[in-house]
Order: sequence, then structure tokens, then C-alpha cells
Amino acid sequence: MSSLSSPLAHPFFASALLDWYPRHHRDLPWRHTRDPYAIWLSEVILQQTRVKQGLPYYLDFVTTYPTVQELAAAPEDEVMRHWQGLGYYSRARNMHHTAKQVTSDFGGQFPSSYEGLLQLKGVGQYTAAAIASFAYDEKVAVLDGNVYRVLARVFGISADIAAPASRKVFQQLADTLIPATSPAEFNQAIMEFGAIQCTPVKPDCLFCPLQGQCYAFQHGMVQELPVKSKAKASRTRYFHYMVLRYEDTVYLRKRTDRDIWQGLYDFALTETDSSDLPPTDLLDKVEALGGKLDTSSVEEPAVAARHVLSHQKVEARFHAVRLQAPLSAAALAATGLQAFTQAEIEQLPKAVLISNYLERMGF
DNA sequence: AATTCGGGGTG
DNA sequence: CACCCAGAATT
Repeated sequence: MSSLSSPLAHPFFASALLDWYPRHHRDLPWRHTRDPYAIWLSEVILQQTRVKQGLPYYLDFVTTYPTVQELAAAPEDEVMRHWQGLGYYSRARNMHHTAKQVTSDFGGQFPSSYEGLLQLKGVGQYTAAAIASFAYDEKVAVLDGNVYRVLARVFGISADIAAPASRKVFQQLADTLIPATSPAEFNQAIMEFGAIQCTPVKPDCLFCPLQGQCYAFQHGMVQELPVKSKAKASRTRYFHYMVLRYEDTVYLRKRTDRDIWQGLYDFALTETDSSDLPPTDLLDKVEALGGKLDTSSVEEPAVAARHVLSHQKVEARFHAVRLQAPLSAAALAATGLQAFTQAEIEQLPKAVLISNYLERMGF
């Protein structure tokens, strides 16, 4: 066994963090529990999500569903409605699936080890390590965006953190650094340190306890580390929504395709390669759905909205359409559209783009 | 190994 | 505008 595989190889690191943490950490609710269910909730919510954004969602979920059984028993649309606005909706679908599995197959008990937790849908290496250490004091090092950054700077690692192959390097280092005596505290500390001290831009190096041992600081490379290759440019999509209404009902459909916003509701949609869609095409689409209307029933102008996701831009136009008769059962079956009242729409899970439109229209 | 899954905060 | 956030699943 080489000396590097022992925490004694870098004795300063864990002790500095464990000294820093109790004096600087934020008071966050999930740090006051050892309940694996509550910790799992917080970790799934916080995946790729800032604490400030996820916090209100955590409080809502833990209040609405105090136990895994109550989450498991909830209808999917209700769970998705609570998740609305948080993004990456597969997290919510996987979370619900796992809640049902834990309830029905595991007697309501979460797996009691890292390896067991890793089997759960929506629980990857980071989340399994987080739950195992925080709930069970298992000595498994977490590796998230904060940890990558802290380790890259302090130890001068220039491996591209966006490359999956680089994970090995960081994981091995983190495994040598985590102390057997306080693995949970160490994991909390290194992430918190990355979040509020060793920040992506303008880290507070002046008052950093690791300044003397930090490779990046000593070599003037704080701006250069970590190395992260850039994501490819996002594509632009053009959505033409038809907001079909008959009297007091509005037609929406649940998105089920393997695409953005799966599990959320929106309107009848035509997607094109450009922002232009001839008005006659739009009317043809509506009539193809079996809708009876005349030209004057399409309210102009359309409402335009732009929505930016991390990997694509959506340019949407909403065309409000007044139908003279309700859609036929055959039309509903063919399109997946369902009729909803205004009160029902409020309860449906919707993408922010759709919520904003409804808000603008006075719903 | 590369892509694809949101939305918001920050400089 | 670019960057990044307590990442995971799929291809």
C-alpha cells in the first residue's frame, strides 16, 4: 500500500475542513436529521440544483409527504405538481417510483448501505454516498461539483472534470482524504466549503484556511482550475401551441414522449424547423382534430414566448382558438387531449413556459 | 464516451 | 451572454 492511499498523506486537508466547517456552515434543515427518507428527499432535490432554489421544495415535500409511505401513495400528477419549476423532471418520476418500491418491497426501509442504495432508481454514486454517510456514517466519499472544484484547486489536478474518465482520479483522491472517524462531517464540510468559500468565480482565497497548501493559489492558477470542457451549443426549437377552448373548458395533454417536460401538461402542439407556420396550416391542424371553427375564432396576434433550457432554446407561439363545438371523443383519443376546467388546470403539473403563459392570460 | 434530461442565480 | 449548481439515465 502506497503512502498516498492513506489519509496521513495529506493530514492538513481533513483537519482544516473539519475545523472550518462548524464555524462557517449554513444552518440547513436536512442537516438536523438522520432519517434516510428525509436525507434522500433532500439529495434528489439538490441534484444539479442550488441550495437556495431547492430549499423551499424540500420544505414542501417533507411537510406534504412526511413519510415514504405517504409519498408512495400520492398520485403521480400531484407529485409532479409539487416538483413544478424545479426542472429535470425525471428526478421526480424516479423519486416516486423509488418511494413505491421502498414501501412495497422493502417494508418502508431504505437500503442500509452504499451498495444497496445504489440500486435505487434516481440514486447514483453521489446520492448513494451522501445518504450512506449522512444517515449511516458509512465511510464513502461524495463527489459533486463542489468536491471536483475544491480538489482540483487544492491538489492541482488538471483532468477535465466534464470527462467521465476523470471521475476515477478525483474519487481515489477523495477516498484517501475522508477520515474514518467522521465521514459524514467531512462530506458535509467539503461540499459546504466549495459552495461558500472555494466558489466557482471569485473564491475567497484571502481568508482561506487552505491558502498555504493550495496548489492553485500558490501557483496563481485559481482561475484556471478546475479544467472543464465546454458543452456543445444548444439547438433552437419552434413550438406552435394551439390553446383550444370550448366555453369554459381548455384542452391540454400530458407529455409522454421521450422529450423535454415528460410527465407535464401542455397544449396541442405543432413543431416546425422555423418560426413561421402559415395560418392556414394552423387552421388545418385544428380542423383535423375535429374542431369546428371559422377563421375569426383564432385570436390574433399569437402570444410569443422564449424559453431557455440548458441544452435547447424553445421559441413558442400560443394561438388561442375558440371552438364552436367540443372536440369529439375520437379526436381526444387520437390526440391525447383532455378537457379541463380552470380550477383543474391550476392543479396540473406544467412547465414554466406554460405556467407563465397561463399567468399572462389571467388564469 | 457522449447526450439528454430545467430552471434560476450571478458576473 | 457564459457559467454552474449537493447528477443520473440512456445511448
